[in-house]
Amino acid sequence: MSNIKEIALLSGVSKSTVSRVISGHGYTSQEAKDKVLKVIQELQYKPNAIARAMVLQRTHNIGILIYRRDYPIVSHPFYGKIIDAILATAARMNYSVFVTTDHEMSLRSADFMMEKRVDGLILISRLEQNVIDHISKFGVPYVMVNGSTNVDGVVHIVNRDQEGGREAARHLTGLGHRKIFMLAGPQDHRSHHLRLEGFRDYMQEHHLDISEDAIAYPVASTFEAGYRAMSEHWEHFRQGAYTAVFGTNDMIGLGAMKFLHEQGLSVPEQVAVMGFDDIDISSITNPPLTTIRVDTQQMGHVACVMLDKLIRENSVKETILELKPELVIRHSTSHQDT
Amino acid sequence: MSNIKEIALLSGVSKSTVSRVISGHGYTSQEAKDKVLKVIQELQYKPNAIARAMVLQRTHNIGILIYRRDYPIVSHPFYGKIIDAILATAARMNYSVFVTTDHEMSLRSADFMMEKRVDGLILISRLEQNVIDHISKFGVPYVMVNGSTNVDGVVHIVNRDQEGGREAARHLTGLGHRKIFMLAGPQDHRSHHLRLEGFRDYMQEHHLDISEDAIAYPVASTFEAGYRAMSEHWEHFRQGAYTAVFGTNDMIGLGAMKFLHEQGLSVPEQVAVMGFDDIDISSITNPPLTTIRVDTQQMGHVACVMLDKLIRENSVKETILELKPELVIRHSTSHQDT
DNA sequence: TATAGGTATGAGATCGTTCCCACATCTATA
DNA sequence: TATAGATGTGGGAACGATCTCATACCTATA
Repeated sequence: MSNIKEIALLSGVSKSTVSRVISGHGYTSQEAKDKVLKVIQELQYKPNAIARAMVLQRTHNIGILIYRRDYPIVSHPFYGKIIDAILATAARMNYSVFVTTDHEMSLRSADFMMEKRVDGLILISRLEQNVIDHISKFGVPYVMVNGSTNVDGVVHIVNRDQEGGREAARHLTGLGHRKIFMLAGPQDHRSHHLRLEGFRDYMQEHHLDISEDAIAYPVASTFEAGYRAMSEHWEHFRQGAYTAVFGTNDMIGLGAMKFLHEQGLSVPEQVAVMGFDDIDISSITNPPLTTIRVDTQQMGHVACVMLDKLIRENSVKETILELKPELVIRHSTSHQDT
Repeated sequence: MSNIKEIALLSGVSKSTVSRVISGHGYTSQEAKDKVLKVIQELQYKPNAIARAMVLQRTHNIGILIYRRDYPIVSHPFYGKIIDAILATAARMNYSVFVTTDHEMSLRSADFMMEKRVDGLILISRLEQNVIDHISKFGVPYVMVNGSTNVDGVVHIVNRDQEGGREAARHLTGLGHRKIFMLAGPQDHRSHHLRLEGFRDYMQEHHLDISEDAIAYPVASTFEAGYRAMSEHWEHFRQGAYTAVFGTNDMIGLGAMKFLHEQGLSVPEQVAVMGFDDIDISSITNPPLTTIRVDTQQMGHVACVMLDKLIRENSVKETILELKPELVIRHSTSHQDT
């Protein structure tokens, strides 16, 4: 593959001039420009980003770091969307993106990103605190999406999960439901915790108490866990005891819905079901799932914009960015057609 | 961030010695090793992969290139799985992966990858021929997953789609179905084309003719397209005219199933429905979808292994690698429980 | 005792850019 | 006519590794 020296030779100028033509900095005569550009075109010359990174101390590469035990991450119905949004915005900003999903060895892949000298990192979902501490030590700019940490000054992009929880409660109670069963995903995960909290707060404020019996805690935020938790609490749930189920994410809700179906209960006629996230599947299930939409598109986009700001200006005005959730009413809570 | 020169200074040896300690090449005294390693530990030194790439002419980075108009790619239920598998294997082989999904400008992102001097590329799904030609010109090793090209000698990883199509026909006819309606996705896409072909071949060999009336061609390989194609051919389909539907992928099949449901037909009692791919959703729909599983895990894995071979040995024995599809029987074609 | 080969080390070229600096030429103004 | 500033160009030092080469010492063998 050709280099700047070769271009210089063939166009009869110095490599300094070639560099100036390419970058557009400094003075160059039209004549020189023409010659150089012509040779570049002929040789299909592609500037070596490695060499450029070397001297500029800037790679124009960023890394996405995620860690999930329970699910391959890229194809994850929720996190995959965020990644997609990041890739789209990053491309538009001329960043290339390393995607690192790491099932056992987050520290190692963080180190890897450091060796590759990424300009910045986007940390998605909850990462163990020691990973975050580790990364902080190197001084690389980073932003967190849908995660949590006790390091302060860190840029966070999150959904207003508490508000979403309240919204869900408002919707269900608005339909007349009084006895609502809750499937609250892993409580060490910020989102699930806040969604439950918001939901309960709303209920309490309206004097609609939820007993501890009415809450099950699936071990994971998956379809299977939702299904299982529903089945394990089936006796508390008995037909008629509750008229609605709220899952702190869609997968859990869908798992529950599946179990209810198998028990011969019709959704929404006998039991209404609601989820949270609005993943793609939720609009095509039978019945389609009412849910609270999280703006994953915006999450990824804002994460990129913020990271870029951090990289270039080394500081940022707002440190916590909260996105507005949106109620999406579908057939699983309503008798009308969607 | 510290460099090899600093390490050398602090441990009282030359940078040559430090380099030898790190790489393990050449002779070094135990004493020197100890000193250097200690300093490296103290400073949390991370070798600069950029500088290393510079001299070695090898980045240990690879790129994934995909192009899809109709769907964000990473969160795609089928392609996302392949990407996940690639990331897992690549990490194990110490490659970092650039993921480039490109909706409008494949040529530009291919150029980008060339500038970043990736060691190799994995091209997923169909890419336009001019993109492939463009990439070939640069002489970077690349492999194709689930795509097609007329350049020969290119390493291809594909599913035996024709065989899968036959398998589907065998399954449905084995259940006694004689009148089968087909939803055949975009025929310019290799997989959809071959799946249809395999299915028809089997039918013909068994003297079960399929008239052109029995085939609809959804405009895309999506849920919506499947739903629409089914609805548009509803009059040909009339209740009783067909006892089964075969979609050339799961999304199309699920879209069709949704429409059938809405028309009041029960699956599988009145109409059996079958798809192809075995995406995650298919196991949790109501009813779960019978399908032909494509080994996406293996696809991604093999793609990495092959690319690595190409990178290191610049040649490879087999150029076409075909994976075996597997029939997955679920409730949508059977009266028994799954 | 001379010499071959193993062990250990450092100097310095190299990879392909960017960018600073020196220098040359041209034009406008005092 | 002298000089300041704009325009244009090339030389060469970075950036941070790797790797070849020269050199030196030590040990074993003829």
